[in-house]
Amino acid sequence: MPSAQAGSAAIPFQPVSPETGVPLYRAVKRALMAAIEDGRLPPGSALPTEAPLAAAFGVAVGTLRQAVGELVAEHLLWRRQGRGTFVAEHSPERFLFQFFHVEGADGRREAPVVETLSCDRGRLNEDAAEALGGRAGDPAWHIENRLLLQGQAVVHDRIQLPATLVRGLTEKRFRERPGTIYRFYQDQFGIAVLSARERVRAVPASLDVARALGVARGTPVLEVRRTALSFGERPVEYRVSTIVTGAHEYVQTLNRA
Amino acid sequence: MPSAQAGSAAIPFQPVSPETGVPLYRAVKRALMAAIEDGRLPPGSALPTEAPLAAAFGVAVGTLRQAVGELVAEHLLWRRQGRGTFVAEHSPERFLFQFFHVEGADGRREAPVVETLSCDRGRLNEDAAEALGGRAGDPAWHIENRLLLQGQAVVHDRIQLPATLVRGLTEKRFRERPGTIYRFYQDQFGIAVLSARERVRAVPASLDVARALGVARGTPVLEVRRTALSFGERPVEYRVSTIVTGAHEYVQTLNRA
DNA sequence: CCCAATTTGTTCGTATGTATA
DNA sequence: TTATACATACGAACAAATTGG
Repeated sequence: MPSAQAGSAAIPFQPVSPETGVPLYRAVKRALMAAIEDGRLPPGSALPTEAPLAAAFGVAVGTLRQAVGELVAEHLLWRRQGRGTFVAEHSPERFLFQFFHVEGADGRREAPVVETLSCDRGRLNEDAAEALGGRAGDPAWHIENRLLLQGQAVVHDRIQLPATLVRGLTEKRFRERPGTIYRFYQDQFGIAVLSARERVRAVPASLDVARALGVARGTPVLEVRRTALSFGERPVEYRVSTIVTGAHEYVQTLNRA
Repeated sequence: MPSAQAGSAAIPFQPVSPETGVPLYRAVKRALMAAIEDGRLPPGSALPTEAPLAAAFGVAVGTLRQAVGELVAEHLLWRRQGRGTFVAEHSPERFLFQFFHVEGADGRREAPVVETLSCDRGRLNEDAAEALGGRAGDPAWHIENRLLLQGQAVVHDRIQLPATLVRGLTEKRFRERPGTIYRFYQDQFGIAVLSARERVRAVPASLDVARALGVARGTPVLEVRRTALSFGERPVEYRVSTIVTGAHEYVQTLNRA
């Protein structure tokens, strides 16, 4: 069930003005993105239906559909025939398919169980500062997680999060969040993680990681450094994931439909 | 010349017949894919322009555009305003952006220099057989390459290729190919590599790999096992790449526009 | 269970804009 | 400059999926 709709009362959009060099549907797209970003269209909410929305923008339905189509392709929106068009929200399924690329060596995919090992205030280190466009030493939260698959510790995460983005965060609130971490960012701080960049290396397991994952120090492990991005490619989280690739692997598909 | 009609060999397509449950544009898309696959539309060739092509299929231009749009998104076709629509071919640029995910730790991307270390007849091993849907022991070519970036050996590739797919291959022809390996498959054997699946692990460098890449045996390295796919997800090549991730890294973008 | 209203999906046809050769 | 080809935009009609009565 979609959230409450105000009926035909008020559609919070103004007609887009034709500009030279900018297709109309791009202007419509930007208006929709702005509405999502500033909270007028919160995650999970339904968009007005096509005809009234197109009318509000002062464009044809086909033009609106082109704008919506691009936002669907970018996972900001999703739509179903007969139901409507909705603002995407972070769910365990989305996390699994878009952001969690670890699966069993036999190809089995499952949602990991996340154990929070620590959650403290600290400061950005150099790598995180560079990735996040801040300065080393800026106030930040440090979160350490262990991810279990089929009951086995497979991934060790070290997250760094600029403190300015998550005012009001407490360890208790983090530990007691009901859903995924990205869902928590979304619901509590209005941070929409839309995409991410990852860089993968092979390294010997450090002592910390070895202990957390139950492998011998020096064992070759994957180190995945992820920068999570929000609107306009703005970096919002830096994360170093260490993965034991014995029974599990990091998977990737190049060029799916 | 009066209006072209029956007998005009210009456009090799028949009208698509409407079927229940299958959108017209999907039927058009399948017809285009079939033409690419069977060589009626070879790589690099131009499609007929939209209006005549739509007429040949017996659909509206918008319907044709929807079919073409999906094929563009899947990199089977590309199009430019003012020029036309073309069948994609394998180029160094395509290899770099779609299939080669190694770049400098500083973010610099460059095309690797490929050295062929060996190219022999052999037999599929178990991993390759499973990936390729064949049987261990099936006749196959084994190719071993070393890839250099900025003059440094960074990647070691071991390729297995079912012999039945590349009849007429010789070591000399392979070594003297002018372009990328996938371009060679395309031009010489009509094999279109469209996508790939990769599984990444961290392993200690074997003696062979250590020698080829100039690192100490046991050094943690990335092992990327790739299955290259053609039409209908048909596997055509199995490749194990070993990457030294000191000055270089394996990069990935999750969910770009 | 079926029906009817709602909503997106598909298809048509046309006109005009913009990039390319 | 001209002709060509794809890109954008419009509006209309019907199909298919979903929901709720």
